[in-house]
Amino acid sequence: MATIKDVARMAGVSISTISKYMNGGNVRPENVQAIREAIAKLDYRANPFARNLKIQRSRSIGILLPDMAAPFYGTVVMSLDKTLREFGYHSLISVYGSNYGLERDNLRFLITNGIDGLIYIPEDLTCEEFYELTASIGIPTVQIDRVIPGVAGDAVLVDNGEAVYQAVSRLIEKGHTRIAIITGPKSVFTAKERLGGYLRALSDHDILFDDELVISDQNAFATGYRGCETLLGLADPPTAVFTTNYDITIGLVTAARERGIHIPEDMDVFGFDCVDVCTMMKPPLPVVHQPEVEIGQTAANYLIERLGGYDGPPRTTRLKCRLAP
Amino acid sequence: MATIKDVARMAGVSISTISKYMNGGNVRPENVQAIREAIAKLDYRANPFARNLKIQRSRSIGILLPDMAAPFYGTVVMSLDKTLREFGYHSLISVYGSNYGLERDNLRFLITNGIDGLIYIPEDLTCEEFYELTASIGIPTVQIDRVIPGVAGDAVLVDNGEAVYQAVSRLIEKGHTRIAIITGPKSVFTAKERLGGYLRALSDHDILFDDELVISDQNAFATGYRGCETLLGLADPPTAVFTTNYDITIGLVTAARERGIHIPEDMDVFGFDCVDVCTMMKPPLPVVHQPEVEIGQTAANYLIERLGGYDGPPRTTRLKCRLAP
DNA sequence: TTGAAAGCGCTACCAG
DNA sequence: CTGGTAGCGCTTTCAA
Repeated sequence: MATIKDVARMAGVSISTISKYMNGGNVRPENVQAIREAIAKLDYRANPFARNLKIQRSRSIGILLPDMAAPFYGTVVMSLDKTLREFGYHSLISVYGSNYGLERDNLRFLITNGIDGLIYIPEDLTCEEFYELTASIGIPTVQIDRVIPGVAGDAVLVDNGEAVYQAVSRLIEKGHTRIAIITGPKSVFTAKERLGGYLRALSDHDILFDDELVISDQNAFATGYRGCETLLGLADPPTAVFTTNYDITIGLVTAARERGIHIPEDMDVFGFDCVDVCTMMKPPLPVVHQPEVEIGQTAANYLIERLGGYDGPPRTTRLKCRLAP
Repeated sequence: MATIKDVARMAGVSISTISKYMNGGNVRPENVQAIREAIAKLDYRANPFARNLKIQRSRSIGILLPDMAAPFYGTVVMSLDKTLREFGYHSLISVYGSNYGLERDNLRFLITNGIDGLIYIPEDLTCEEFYELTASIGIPTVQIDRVIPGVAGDAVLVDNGEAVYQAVSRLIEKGHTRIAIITGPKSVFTAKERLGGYLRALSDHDILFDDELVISDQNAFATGYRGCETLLGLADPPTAVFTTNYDITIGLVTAARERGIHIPEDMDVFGFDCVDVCTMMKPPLPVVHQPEVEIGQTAANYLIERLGGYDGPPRTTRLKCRLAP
């Protein structure tokens, strides 16, 4: 690879002039000409390692998240990457697979690799652990989808409680009174909020809460699948089920199918996130749809503002979900 | 941030000793002790920029792909990231959204950001353009899912032709003779191969090819959706449709639903990639399922071998698809 | 085993 | 506007 030195020699100017040219400074037209030619001839590109060392920045943003198979995450990441790239940043992505040890390790890994900022969907890390890992670095962080209580910084969330409240209310308005919920681990921020919306909807409609109808476990296919079995085995099974996550919804519907349960006649289902599925099923399965693209844009913009020196107090945005269809 | 100098001073040894300690060299036990303490006290971590400059490597792998919303891509990326990380690499991901200009730009972007290797799902770039961008860099590249003809290097593909051949044969065995196909752009590698499998299946079963029944357009929801309309509007519509991509499949099924077309009674459908969806539908929609995890593992391993100095001839692996259910 | 010193390629300061 | 030069923090000889 050609270096800045080679270009300087070939163009007959000094290194500093090349550097200035590369960084958009003023250079005499005849020199510009010579420099351009030299760069083209040598196929010169600035060495990013040297530049990073000098300016102590990498223009890379860490994105730390638990999963990427579910379309929700993929779409959020695409949106993040697109916006970040428009501002000259690139995405360093790290998936920890809902594994506590990996969440820690991958965060450390990102940090020790010189990211300028972090976009983070947390799961099990505590506030103390987070600060222990990041304290001496001080890079701006934007949490999305979920937050670690106590961690300062911007956050982009959705109105989980409200969306679930409305969804469950719809089920109630259809006449259901025994409505189950299958949700993620109670320790996970979104699961907690979604469960809250469910409880509030029941209570506002004077329906007594029955803890047999609340299943909380991993955000996974198996949880929905086994949840279906459990609920059907109840002495007084629910007539409707609300699921709070893509994988859980699919697991539930699959189990119901295998048992010949008709949806919605035998068991009504209201899901989360599975917009594709919702349009495919007959009749369409109603779901809560999150604004993935907007989440990514908002979070990326927050981070870019911080990176640009903005120093206001932490901001939290709550984006609205939409019930579909 | 503390530097190696600070640690050296506090531990009372030289910089070189710290460096050796950090890189696993032999250091006298009493010094190890002092160094450990100093590192802990200062919360020292090696500056990645300086290290990268010195060794001219970043341990980062570029992953360039057209999309990430479809679960196929998300799962492949997770698998890649997991394997790469086990070897101390991290993933620099860049999504170009089936946009020719972006494909070029993002490739350039990755390269100018010092990746050590590249994993690439190409679409519109030509062999010449690829080499023009990468020639003077010479980083190992593994192409997955699709290849640019003429580009040397390892590749991990699936047996597109064979999988489609079998899938279409199943439709034929069920008695269909008018079988349509909705596929991606003919310029895209996978679309070509899949179309080939379709044609071969027809011809092997003595079914005449009818080009009214072949629709080729973007790999997108709209293609499937409009394709359904087009096919239904035919004087002699098909009784079965094969779709070669997740988005296309969903578009087709959605359009059929809206028109009250029953699947499979009114129109049989065989899809691609939508494994989740396939299990949700009643009856399950048969699909070609690609081994996403294995694709990622194989590609990552190929790349790591090259990075480790392996210098054998280019390898191409064809992984088997599975028909589901 | 240890330490001194020479860069890696670039940016940015300062003098001209 | 231009060029000389001092590092950025680390790895890696080479002697001791």
